[in-house]
This record gives sequence, C-alpha cells and structure tokens, in this order.
Amino acid sequence: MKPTKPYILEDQIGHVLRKVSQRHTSIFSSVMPTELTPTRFAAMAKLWELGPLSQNELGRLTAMDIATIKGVVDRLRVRNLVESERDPNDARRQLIKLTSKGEEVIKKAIPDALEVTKLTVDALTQAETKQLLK
Amino acid sequence: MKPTKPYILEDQIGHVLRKVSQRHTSIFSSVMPTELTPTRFAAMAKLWELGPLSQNELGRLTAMDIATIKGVVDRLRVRNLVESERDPNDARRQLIKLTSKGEEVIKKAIPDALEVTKLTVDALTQAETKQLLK
DNA sequence: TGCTGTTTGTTAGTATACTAATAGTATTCA
DNA sequence: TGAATACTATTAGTATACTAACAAACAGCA
Repeated sequence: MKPTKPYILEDQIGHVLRKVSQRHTSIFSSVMPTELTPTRFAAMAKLWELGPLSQNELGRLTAMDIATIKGVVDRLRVRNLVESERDPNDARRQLIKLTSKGEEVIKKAIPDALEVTKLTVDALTQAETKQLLK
Repeated sequence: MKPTKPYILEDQIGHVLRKVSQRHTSIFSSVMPTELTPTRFAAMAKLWELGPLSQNELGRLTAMDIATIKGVVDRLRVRNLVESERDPNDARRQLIKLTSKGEEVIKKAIPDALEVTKLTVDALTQAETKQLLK
C-alpha cells in the first residue's frame, strides 16, 4: 500500500510565487525612490523605450489590464511623471508620454532596477530555487 | 568599445513574476470553485493541516501580514467557511477554525490544488522558464 | 505589585489586479 | 450609406497586500 501523499502548502506554486513576489517588492522599495513602485516603473520604462503610447497599449505591453493601467497612469500623472492628451488621429485614445521630470526619474532608476533583479535572484537561492526546479 | 546594454523590461524579474502570478491566478479560478481564491485556499489548507489557530499565527504560516489575513478571515467567515471565538487562555486572541462546511470544501479542493500547481508549471515551459533559469 | 515592553487585533489609507457594465469612437462590409 | 462589430476608456465593485496608528491584554522583572 502506498501512503497517501500529504498536502504541503509550502510545495504549492501559488504559495511560493506569493512569497517570492513579496520579497521582490520589498527589495524594490528598499532600492528605488519612494514615488516608484514595480508597476509604475514598468509603465515608465516602456514609455522610455517606445515613446508615447495609448493607455491600453501601455497596459498590454506591461501586462496590466485596462482598469489597472488606468489607476497606475492616474497616479503617475498626479506625481507629474507622465502627461496625456487625446490622440489627434483617434479620438478614443489617450496618448500617454513621459514628462521631462519623468524622463529624468526613469533614466536614473534603470540601473537600480537591474540591481533589484540581481538582488532578488540572489535572495532566492534557498528554498524557492529547489521548488522552482522541481 | 562594448555596446551599452539595453534595458529590456521583459528580462526583469518583477515583470516575469507578475505575469506568472497572473497566469497562476487565472488557472486557479478556472479549476477551483468560485468561493475560493488562492489566499482563501491557503488559509483553509493550513487550518485543515494544523487545526484551530490564532489569526496572526495563521497569517504568519500563510505569508500574509496581519491586515491581509484579517480581510481574508472576514471574507471566509461571511461565507461560513470558518468561525472564530476568543481564546479562553488568552483574551487577545481570536481562535479561527474551519466550520463543517469549510472542512467539506477544503477536502474536496485539495486534489484540485495539486492539479493547479501542475497546470501552472506546465504553462510555464516557454518564455519564463528561460528567464528563471538565467 | 506595578512598570515596561511585547503580542494581538482593528482601523484607515494607498496601491495593485480583476470582472462587469457602459459610452463613445472607429472600422468593416453588405 | 448604414448597420454590425471592434476598440478605447471610464466607473463601480471585490480581493489582495502593505504601512501606520492605536487599544487591549499578556509576560517578565525590579
């Protein structure tokens, strides 16, 4: 008779992902300026890479749905990091672009973001790595 | 002269983690009953494993802070999946335990949770695996 | 005993993340 | 042209996740 396989929450991918994401967010906020969060950073980095984009395009490129990207863009706009205007060629679209302050902030932040990735991966090499490899 | 290394959002761990978590949540909700979410499931699975726990203990064991676990427990209580009472030995504590309905639900859900982990890992073996291995 | 510091839990506020309903605009094609 | 369809954006509602401020209860120790 085989023994019943016990259920171990800690082996489940959802639990591991939640813990790794928490660690990443924590490292991110310790390295980056307070006004930047992981999603704000992602949105600004895409605008920096590709130039002005519609809100929905920006959401698709950063893996945020249309309701989520709207909130992120609103908060970036309040902080004067992006600005938006109607697309003259398509009245449905909001064209989002970095302000000059936004450009300065993202330029300075990108090297730190590479460091965040490095620190997060380094912090993993214990329990989670085993689970991710299984 | 080495070329400047370009910044690629898609290579950053935060972006990969966000996308993988989204995929996992999506698979979870397609497999599991509507009343269960990944965090509700985690809380109930721990109660099923260990029996009644204080709210803070349950949070620590499921990697949720005290404000988050409170919301999760409140929503489980509304759905009659857990109940709570004051700990007779420590008036600060709320002892949280599964209701009989909660026990039935979690017993049925655990095999499906194993399937969710399997499906999520299978769904990974494309772009993210490369990044996770780097 | 009584003070101090710790633990437990609540509340308010902000941010991410989704669904569903809605409205306005653009495109396609009969 | 005009109707059907698709796309873009907003809003409301729910859920997770954190910080900070607070109150109540407990534990250790002078």
